[in-house]
Amino acid sequence: MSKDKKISTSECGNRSTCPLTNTLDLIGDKWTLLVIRDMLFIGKKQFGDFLDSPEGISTNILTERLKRLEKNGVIEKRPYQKNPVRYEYFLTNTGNALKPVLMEIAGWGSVHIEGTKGPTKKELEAMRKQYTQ
Amino acid sequence: MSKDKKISTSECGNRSTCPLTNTLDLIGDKWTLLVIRDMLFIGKKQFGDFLDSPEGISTNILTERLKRLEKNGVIEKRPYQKNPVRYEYFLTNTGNALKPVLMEIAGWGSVHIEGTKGPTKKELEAMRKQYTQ
DNA sequence: CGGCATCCGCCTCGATACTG
DNA sequence: CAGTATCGAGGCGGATGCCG
Repeated sequence: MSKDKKISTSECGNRSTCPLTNTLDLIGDKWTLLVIRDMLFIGKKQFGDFLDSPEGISTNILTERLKRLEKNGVIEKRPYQKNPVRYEYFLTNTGNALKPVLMEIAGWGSVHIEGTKGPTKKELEAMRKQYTQ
Repeated sequence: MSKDKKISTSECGNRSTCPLTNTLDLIGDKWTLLVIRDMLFIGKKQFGDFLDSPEGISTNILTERLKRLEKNGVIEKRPYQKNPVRYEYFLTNTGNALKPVLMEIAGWGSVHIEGTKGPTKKELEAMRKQYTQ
């Protein structure tokens, strides 16, 4: 097992090159993913919508995640009222491109992790109705 | 010891468990993913192979991740020598089913995260040769 | 209510030493 | 080389309070 010079790009995995670790550094933690999931599949938009999720994200975490996602071009915000200014958050094209990614992940989990079960389409639809106009 | 994992609080929507968060609770952290990536795309099998990764996983972390993956049916181990017993680790069908998942994630990262670049096919092939017989 | 800042406990990881 | 044990440091996240 020649342990001498390996391939120069063996650095896949450090933060700058490997697409896998890069992606998961960005969206791979629990809270970020919940936010994106709720935007993508349920249609949530406002700060309070995310806070209301049964998982109970706290405000500072939510704030920080929204900022990170915005900074990385996954979401954008747009004011929907002034005085005081309030923002709606929505996915950019980049963010929407995550849909097949999430579905692939969820699909694997549904099949291979026991006890895992997403909401039915009917439940999804009902949830979505609460947030989309 | 067996200090339980944080798999506890991932409730999705209703009381049913969310396949997204479940999956990422299992494989979503940095080190677990690197192990799976190396098995899946490079063909690494042995403890030392993973240790040699340029990211520098430490032995206790590696041990813990391998155990968790085995416990969850993603990998299995098989002794390849006795006295002392040494194990090879390999993906189960469940584990192999992660391939499209990882590729989807990596695909998104390649396109949407700047500066992200995986190894070329040629480099991948070269890496693989070191570990597969 | 929407959003931010601070404090602090706990968990995770990394380093290291040790066994077979 | 394969794997275990221990311990300290740092970061994440929960609680809370403040401000517009």
